[in-house]
Amino acid sequence: MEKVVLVDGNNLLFRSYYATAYTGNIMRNSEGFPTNGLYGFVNMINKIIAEEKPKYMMVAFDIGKTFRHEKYERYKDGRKETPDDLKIQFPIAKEILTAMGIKYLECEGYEADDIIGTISLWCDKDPKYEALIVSSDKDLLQLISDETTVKLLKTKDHIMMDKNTFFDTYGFDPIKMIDLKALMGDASDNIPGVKGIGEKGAIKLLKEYGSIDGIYENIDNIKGATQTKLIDGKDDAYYSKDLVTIYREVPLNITFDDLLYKDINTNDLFELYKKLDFYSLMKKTGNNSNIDTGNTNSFTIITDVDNINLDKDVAIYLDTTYGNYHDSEIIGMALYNDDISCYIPYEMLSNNLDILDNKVKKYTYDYKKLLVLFNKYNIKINNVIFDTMISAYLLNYEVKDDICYLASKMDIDIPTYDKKEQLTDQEKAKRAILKAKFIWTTKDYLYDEMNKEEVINLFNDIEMPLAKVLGNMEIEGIRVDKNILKEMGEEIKIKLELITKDIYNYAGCEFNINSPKQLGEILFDKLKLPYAKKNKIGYATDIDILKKLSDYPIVNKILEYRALSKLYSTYIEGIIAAIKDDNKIHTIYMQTLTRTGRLSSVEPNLQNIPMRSEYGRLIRKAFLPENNSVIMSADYSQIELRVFAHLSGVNDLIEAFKHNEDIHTKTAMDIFKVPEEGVTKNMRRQAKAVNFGILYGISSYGLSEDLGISVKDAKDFINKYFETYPGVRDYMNNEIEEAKSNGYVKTIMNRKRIIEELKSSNYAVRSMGERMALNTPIQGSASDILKKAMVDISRIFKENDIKSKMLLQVHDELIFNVYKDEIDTVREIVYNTMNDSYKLLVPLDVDIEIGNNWYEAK
DNA sequence: CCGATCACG
DNA sequence: ACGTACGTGATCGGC
Repeated sequence: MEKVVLVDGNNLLFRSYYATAYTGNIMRNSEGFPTNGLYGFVNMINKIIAEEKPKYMMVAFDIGKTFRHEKYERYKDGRKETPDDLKIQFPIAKEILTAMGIKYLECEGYEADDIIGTISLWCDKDPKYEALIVSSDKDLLQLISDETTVKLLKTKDHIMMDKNTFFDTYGFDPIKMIDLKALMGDASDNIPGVKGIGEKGAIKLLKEYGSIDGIYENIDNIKGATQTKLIDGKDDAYYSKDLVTIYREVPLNITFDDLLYKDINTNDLFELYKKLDFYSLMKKTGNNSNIDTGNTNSFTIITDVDNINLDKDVAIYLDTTYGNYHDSEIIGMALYNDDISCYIPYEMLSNNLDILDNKVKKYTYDYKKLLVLFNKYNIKINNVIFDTMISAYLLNYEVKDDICYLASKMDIDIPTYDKKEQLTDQEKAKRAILKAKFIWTTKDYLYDEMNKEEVINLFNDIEMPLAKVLGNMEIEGIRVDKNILKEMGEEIKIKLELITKDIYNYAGCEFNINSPKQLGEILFDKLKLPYAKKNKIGYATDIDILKKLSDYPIVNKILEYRALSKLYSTYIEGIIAAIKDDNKIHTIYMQTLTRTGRLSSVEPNLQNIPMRSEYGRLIRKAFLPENNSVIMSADYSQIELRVFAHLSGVNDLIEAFKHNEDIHTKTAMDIFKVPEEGVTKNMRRQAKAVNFGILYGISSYGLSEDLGISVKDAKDFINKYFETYPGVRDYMNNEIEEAKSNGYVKTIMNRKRIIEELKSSNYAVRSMGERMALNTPIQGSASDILKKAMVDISRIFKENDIKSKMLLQVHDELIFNVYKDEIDTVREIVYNTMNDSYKLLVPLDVDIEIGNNWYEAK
């Protein structure tokens, strides 16, 4: 069968427009023409073609009035007017489609839905064709049949809905989508529906009675309020049904041949992209001979470094090979300011290692990477005062390693480098210079914004110095003994083999235990175990489900298998693979990634080395100090709860920390109103769970899952907690209210996180936003405090000529290599500096341990 | 290349 | 009626 892809053009353009429009900062080309809808639209179309490889393709648009609705005026009244900024993008979208060789259709008096419905009906009737409809509009699900599938677009991904998946989701046939929509209504589309009937209720009714007609035929059998609602809403139900029914006989004067997808028309498309400033897309047309790279006007490729006169502030872009930067090589370096526009190839640089070793102020993109590479090549640099990556991060831009990504977010296009491209040295230099120029031309704006947002101190005093501290930690690395890991690996391998045999015996057959799909089938289909729960793929086999089944020996073995195979592949093989020639691991800390201000660690992640299980924890024995040294670990005790006590100002909590009480026991005493001796293990466990819940932005469901109690009991428990500490409830309500009116939250050091989710009309999304608003100041402030301590410690080490080194950071703890003759000094510096990092209303508390490896230092 | 799973704070 | 705890990264299987 031939695939006919039918795209809801209106839907696609609307989605792309509103995906970016809420910022109020609509993307425009150099002439001021809005392009935000088009950009997403084109990318989506390209994605559809790449994924579906259609032989036939058609994009449908709405046009003019929709006369098939008799009560047209009433229908149209409640719908929002299309914004002018979006309206004018429609004709361009159509031009682009034509240039791409894609047929688009519009028909006076009909909606895009109707056109799609008509062609999908043709496919249903003609055995030669099958239809694939692309949209995010669930209304179109009514068109699903044996020959018609809907690719339902979600925010990040999509769901393929065919007849079977639809039935699995809703429990009735796709055509009944009409009845469902008609019952539940759709405020955004001005479909009234039956007042008081929501999706859940409507689905239940339809499963029982089959259709709206069926429901009203059996209206006497329906009881209570539902019956009343249905009787009152009968007119609305039938009117709505009329509105949501897609008309499938639009008079279209075409045949399937008209919908053939032709190859891209490069020239027209190239010109269109050029007019819209879509540089990245221009390249994909294969016609990149005359890309305008901007006015880098004249620049020099330096052949003699003595010709450079560096006496003014300068932007630096370091041109390197790709991949993990510990293994990267320097290709060259671009310098840019009002006077200089030059590129220094590596050969030139390597003979002049100190041209940047001076007082001139320097501006970079990814200062930490530059430090790591300059260290490797012995290139000296001084006085880097500004890093674009960090600045943009503090201003809530999404930042990636590639500078072009930020440039495009700031509406500045830099041609991106494609590995397949063969570039001349001239062109390579030119592009590097454009990047340096980007750093140069945006720095003042970013400074202004940081001043406006009051994050300039965070930038100057914490994040910029921290970049250097982190760079040094990455360069230093941590020693890891390969042989210890290998020995442990052998032991695990043997255990795994035995367990595998046991599992096959219990199962009565061999299968891939690592495949959740196969495992689910064995457990729930073949062995018919209870608690079968479906997810998208098949059955859920996660730890919570398996724990409920731990009475079954096979499940126990599977739990053991999971734990061991995780250890083996991630922590034995993974860590061994990351050990470099110096027998050390050099992680990379991502300083501009998390939304709360925490760091993250990659290649490998050294922030999730096993700890909670005794066996997994043995991995830490392979992490060693240098000769004549020990590993020292310093961690903050309960820092997030202390931060919470500070932020909320709740007196009971503040007093508890001031008197250094066990916070969970104290909470249990207060909630259960018992003296300290009366607190049972279980009471403390529950109090601890609630305290964690508070940090996460508590929800009764979350707590119930954690404690294994009912949602209602969890709710009662939370209420009891709030009655005990009414200040906590007041604080939370106030935080949420303020976050909603501001649209963001802040940490104690003024780190700001914008939370779009707070504005969502979707309850689940909004609730998530509220929890983020509660959690971010806590997690983020704790992170601020440790970051400041790191900067301070590193400064004091330097002032005192300490040889010992800070090695790792794990969110609330620091790991050091400490020379034996420095143990006392270092212990004191670290303890004091961490304790004094920031003055809260409660004291901080630091635990310090030392050992001959990371395992012992705990 | 994404979802499921599981490691950490 | 909603569909869930906050923040991360690596590995695997399966498309």
